Amino acid sequence: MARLDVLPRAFYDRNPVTVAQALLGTQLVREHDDGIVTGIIVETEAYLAAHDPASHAYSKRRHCYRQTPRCAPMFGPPGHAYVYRSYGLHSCVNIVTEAEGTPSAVLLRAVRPEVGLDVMQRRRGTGRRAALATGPGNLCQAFAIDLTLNGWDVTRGQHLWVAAPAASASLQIVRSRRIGVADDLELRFAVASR
DNA sequence: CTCTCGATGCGCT
DNA sequence: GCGCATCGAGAGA
Repeated sequence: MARLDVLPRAFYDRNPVTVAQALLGTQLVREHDDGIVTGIIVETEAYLAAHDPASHAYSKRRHCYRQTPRCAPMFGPPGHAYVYRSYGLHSCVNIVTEAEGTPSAVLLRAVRPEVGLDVMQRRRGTGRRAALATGPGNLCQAFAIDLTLNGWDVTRGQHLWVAAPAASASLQIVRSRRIGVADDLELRFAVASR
């Protein structure tokens, strides 16, 4: 978790489909008052800036992209967090991709915990280790990610950031449809379970 | 294991 | 007022 390995802004200044795959195998790090936790990102989804009605930046009413207070971070520069509240209960975290003005992002859906399992377990209040940081809502709870981190610059190497993998082993990546999205695009990427 | 359903807040129009 | 980029409990197989 050396801060030297913090992924730079250029990493995110690419197509979200590319970034979603490149993020697999990298290390998510969260420093918070009650402890540091880290884990390997194992599942992501891309949300596109070009005709993606599932994107929060896309207005289904007007059939066009539109900046609103909620999705504003998506229109900002790459490498910032976009955190939103889902179903009134859970937080979900994205990392913004591509240039300012191009509203795309990658949703973090699952992390394989590495450091701070006990901290995560306390935050999650669950005994089930397998589900500690699986699912976007669970991930945010385990990593203490809430709306106060909305817009946070994850290239700063403080509070919340992403570090390059120690050794870039080639991963088997599974591509499939996004969860809870009613279209046929295969924009979900996951590390093959084995 | 699979499926169903309720909780719950707010963004958007 | 409607509809979620969700989760977990509970029922049934």
